Amino acid sequence: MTARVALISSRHIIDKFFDYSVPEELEDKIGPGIRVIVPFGIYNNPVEALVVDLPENNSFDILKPIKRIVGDGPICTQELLRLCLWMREKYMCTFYGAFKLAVPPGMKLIIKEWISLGEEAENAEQLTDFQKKVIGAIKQNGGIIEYEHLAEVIDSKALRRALSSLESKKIIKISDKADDSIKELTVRCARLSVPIDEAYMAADFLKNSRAGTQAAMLLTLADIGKMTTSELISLSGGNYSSLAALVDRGYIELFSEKKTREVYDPEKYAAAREYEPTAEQKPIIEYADKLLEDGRHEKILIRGVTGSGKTEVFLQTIRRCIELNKKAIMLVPEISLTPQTVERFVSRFGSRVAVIHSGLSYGERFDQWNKIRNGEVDVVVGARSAIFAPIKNIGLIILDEEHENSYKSEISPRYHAREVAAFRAEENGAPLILASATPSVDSYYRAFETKEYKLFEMNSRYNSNPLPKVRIVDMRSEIFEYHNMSPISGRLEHEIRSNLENREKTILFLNRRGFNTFVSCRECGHVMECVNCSIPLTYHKFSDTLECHYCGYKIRNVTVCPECGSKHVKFFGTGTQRIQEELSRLFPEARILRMDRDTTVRKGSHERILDEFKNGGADILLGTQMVTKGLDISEVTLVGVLAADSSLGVDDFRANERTFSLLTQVCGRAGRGGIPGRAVIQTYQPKNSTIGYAKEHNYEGFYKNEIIFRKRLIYPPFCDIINIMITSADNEKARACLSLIHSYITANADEENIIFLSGPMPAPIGKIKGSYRHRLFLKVRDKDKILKTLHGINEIYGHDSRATLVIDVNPVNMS
DNA sequence: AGCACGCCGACT
DNA sequence: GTCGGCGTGCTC
Repeated sequence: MTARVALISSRHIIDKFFDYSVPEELEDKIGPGIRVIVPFGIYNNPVEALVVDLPENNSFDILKPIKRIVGDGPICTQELLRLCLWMREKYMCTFYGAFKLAVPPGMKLIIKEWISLGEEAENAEQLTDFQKKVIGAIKQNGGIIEYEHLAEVIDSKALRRALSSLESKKIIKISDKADDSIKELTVRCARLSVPIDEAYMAADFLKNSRAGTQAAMLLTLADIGKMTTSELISLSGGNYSSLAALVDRGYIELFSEKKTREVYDPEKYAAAREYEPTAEQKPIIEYADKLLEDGRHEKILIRGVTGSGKTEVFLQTIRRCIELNKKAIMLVPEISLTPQTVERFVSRFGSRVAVIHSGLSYGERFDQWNKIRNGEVDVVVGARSAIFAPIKNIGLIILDEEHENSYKSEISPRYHAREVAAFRAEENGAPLILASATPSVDSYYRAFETKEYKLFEMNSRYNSNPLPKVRIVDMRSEIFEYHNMSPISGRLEHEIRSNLENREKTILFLNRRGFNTFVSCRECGHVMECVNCSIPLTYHKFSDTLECHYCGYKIRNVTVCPECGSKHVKFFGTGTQRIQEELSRLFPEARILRMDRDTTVRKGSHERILDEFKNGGADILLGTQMVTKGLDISEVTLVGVLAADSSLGVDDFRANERTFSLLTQVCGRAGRGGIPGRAVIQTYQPKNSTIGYAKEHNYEGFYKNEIIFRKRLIYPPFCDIINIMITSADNEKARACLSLIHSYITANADEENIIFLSGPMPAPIGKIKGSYRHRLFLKVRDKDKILKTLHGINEIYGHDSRATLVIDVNPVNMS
């Protein structure tokens, strides 16, 4: 019997499969997804591996046998294995890179090798001095030593060879032991070891013999039965020595119990009932229901305006899915995965909900993953990586806010959760529901035009609240006609003031992208840039420093231009801090909260700020993108967009899409509680059509305009874009390498498929952390038809330690 | 990723 | 003649 394995150790990233023979005693336990230890390389070092297949005939003459199996049962389903192989093909990543996403981070074996003296140790003859030295070191340690320890004593590259030789002569023995680096958490618990009435009697006796603390602890335990030692001590006011005394006297006993590191407390959330679906919700639920019953894969796109009740559709569809004994994955963007979101699922489905997000510790992730793997979970709610949840029978996958860029991974494997979701849904015969108030142009095209997706629209808001009335303010005339240099226009100031008078709340949104405060010289135009990364440094008022947000480079603020010596060095742009100062000046009586990356670094601070805004009587919430998501606060009646242009001017074909979505979302925050909402959008381009459509809440108008532009200039969905980047400390090498890749493409790729191929050029951010970045830009008709060429490039140029190759299929940003 | 092998230039 | 630099190729 032969097993084909992939090495899954970070020390052996070899993207190949190796065949091993299966010892007879392991034959009935082995199978795909089983973790094993295999002897690898000329010294047969023990290495962690994963069985991917049991091939009929092996590709190699003589096979080494598998050493042993790790754990009980597979750590990975066949379906997830197929997914990893598919990703390897599709995203040019290694199998290991894909596999790592399917298991909790940090889940790896710590393999220790123990070297001891063997049966021939005394008959050793003809040993080299080095071998004698090694044996001496083992003897000095008492006849047995752990490999890492030995390697510290004998610091030589020849150690492995010497050990291997000594082992073959039976002078030494090498055994290994593997342990998971993350373990199940256990807690120490106490319980009575005598009958309960005996315990009460014992307590009386202890009290009379001046052991009052022990008596109290024993009574507490007798009342409750079983609890953790720390609970017992805090509840009874006891201590560890009294606990030990009770154990000694034989009244109680201690034991360990497995404990799941919970990430939410189901007790905290009251159970919630379903709503009667509205006329718009009902047909969607019924349609999805039919698919669920048939176990049929189909893709659904729901375009539902903010507040139209998409979540209720999700919840009821998931409920049906569970009733059919299947499980569901619910994806939301990381930024939307707030306690309120978790609450909506936990209050419906109780503790059979797993939550996965980036804030979890390794241990928490491990436990959530185990809970899912053991089938103790019906619904997985999580951000991007939750699409890899080890669920056995997926009945339904939902992607909320499907247009969000955060579904695309910006590190290898550069997968898109929407594509992975489609793969898994198809494999499992499960419907895939995509939903958004502002679907990506790509998805809407597939629903509206090609009918690949079934389209549903939800246009009415809860309680029939009208969408907010949006006003556009021309910031040029603010400056030139009204001589108002403030980042807050007269109109917005007036609206905020009236909100303050009516005791209504205001949200102000500042799109930070390209809107940091950078420092430049008014005389010569020189911009202060990072020396490692070619991007402008950001001014930090608090420390009076200039800092790079990519590498952390930091210098004192300058007063004299380093280029021309002029003293007219000033900072441009407007950060949230600067706006906050301006607001305090305009409205000294207002209570202002700021929410951006600086104020939300600490765990839980995001929730604290929102809670304070909702319940603490603050008037204005000022923030970056975070304020556009998931806030459902009825007292908010005014939304101000301080600079709508900042996301428009970006050099990216998706700039319009992004701007429209951002404006729509933030404006949707206004007026959810009966009082009609207002929104003010400040811009330097009041005639811009995207801003115009956002003002009218006209998605279809925006889409129809945008799709014409995409078609004319050939952009997705009318093509696939491939970004090939080389980064290297050697500028010339990076460029030269790309020239070779360029010729390789022209020589190998199907000419018909290529729409456009650029020459090598510097990336928009030409240098990061001292590495030069150059790229090729490629437009193709069908990405699958160029995969072979891309794999070829990866094969030839992907293994250079001094030049890193990145191939990104349909990137979401080009920097 | 390691590690060995092998081919060249600098030395006891 | 040998030591060691790195470039290349293999690991079942």
